[in-house]
Amino acid sequence: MSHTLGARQAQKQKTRRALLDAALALLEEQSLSSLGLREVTRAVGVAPTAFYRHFRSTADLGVALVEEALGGLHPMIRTTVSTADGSEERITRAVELIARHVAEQPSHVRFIARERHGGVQPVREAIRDQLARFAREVKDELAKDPQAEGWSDDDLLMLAHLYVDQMLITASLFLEAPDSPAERDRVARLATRRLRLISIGRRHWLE
Amino acid sequence: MSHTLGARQAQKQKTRRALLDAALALLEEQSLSSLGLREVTRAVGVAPTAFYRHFRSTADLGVALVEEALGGLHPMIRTTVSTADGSEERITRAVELIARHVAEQPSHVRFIARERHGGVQPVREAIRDQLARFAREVKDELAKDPQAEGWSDDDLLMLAHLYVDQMLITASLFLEAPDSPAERDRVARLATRRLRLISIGRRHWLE
DNA sequence: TGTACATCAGTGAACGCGCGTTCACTGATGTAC
DNA sequence: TGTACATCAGTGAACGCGCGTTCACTGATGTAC
Repeated sequence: MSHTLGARQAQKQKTRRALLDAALALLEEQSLSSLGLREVTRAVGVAPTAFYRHFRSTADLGVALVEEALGGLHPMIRTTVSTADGSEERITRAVELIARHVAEQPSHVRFIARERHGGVQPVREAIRDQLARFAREVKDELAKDPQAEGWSDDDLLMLAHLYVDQMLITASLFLEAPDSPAERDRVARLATRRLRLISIGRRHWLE
Repeated sequence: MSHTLGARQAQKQKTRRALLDAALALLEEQSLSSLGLREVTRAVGVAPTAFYRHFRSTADLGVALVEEALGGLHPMIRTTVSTADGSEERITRAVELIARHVAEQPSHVRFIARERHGGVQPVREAIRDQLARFAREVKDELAKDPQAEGWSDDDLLMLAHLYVDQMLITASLFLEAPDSPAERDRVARLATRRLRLISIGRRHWLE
């Protein structure tokens, strides 16, 4: 069975996981460019030098975190956009999905928002690439919609980027909202109206 | 004459300026949470301890930079939104204005984009407050427009925030664009279409 | 105008500390026969 | 199944270095008379 790792490989994976998790926790309160390798290993309880068995540098670890935080979201985004209901229900569902994701993975979301324009170039690039992939996927789904008739490829991609940016903005609004349900509801309704306005713009774009 | 500083005050202001400028330059390639006080004083050519005559910490300096970067933009934003032409020309003018501002003050823009979600809480708060002020001002101007008839205060503020966010997104797109005029033109046209779609949504919001 | 004293921006030495990286190592796990 | 050797994840000591902060200081500028 190829998926059965040897004991050595399994232990290595466990340490790697622990390093990634510890880093993510530390990044709640600082940015990657000030995260120290020794901080991370100290939090995990291994020697500083063990870090090098897994990552070349904290920047390298950051790129791995980008993949973790965004790599798995592609199917979710595709299905959210494609499910062809009325526009209004689709918006509600998208906002709920974002709210749930932020509640489940707050540190992932915070990390992406923070490092998207952060001080570490390779990480910025990794995030930019993932978001561009999202936008292309959203565009592909939008293109299937009858509403897309008459739209240029360029305009569809513009709209897709607009949606992707709104997703991120919404996610970071949820992040800042204190955990009172009332506040979260306020953010949800705000985000819904934003998306609604964009959808209205979309509907009348060709007029 | 109250505006004539003594020689001592004048010299102090000069050093303060030098510290702010040096910090801004260093922040081109890193984030505030990893900026060292000694780095800054070294760049200026004063003793590390001189730093404390001006700022309590690098976070404190960061808050001062927020004020510098955003504090002066309020009149500009007000007049841009209020000038009551056709929507299309207003959009073109706004995008041109953003492009010019990014070309003139790239490090200010980069700093704000980077620290808006950065690792230093007081700086994040200072930026959030300034952006909220922008949004309220944009809202006030939008409210004067005949198009605003029938709009709730809440919806106007939502639209204002949408515009403010787009300004920031546009600015950071210009920042990433290499200095080829062709690329800058591409970004300008993209930003224009985004704003146009939002304006179309605005026009049909009440239907 | 001149003198005596106060202020205070910037200095420079000193401190303890945590950093990233190197290196030779250990000992459990893996492999070949 | 047992043995001999290879691999390699994690260790621990050591390094030179820059960090933020303290402190008593200097000397030019400001102020009161």
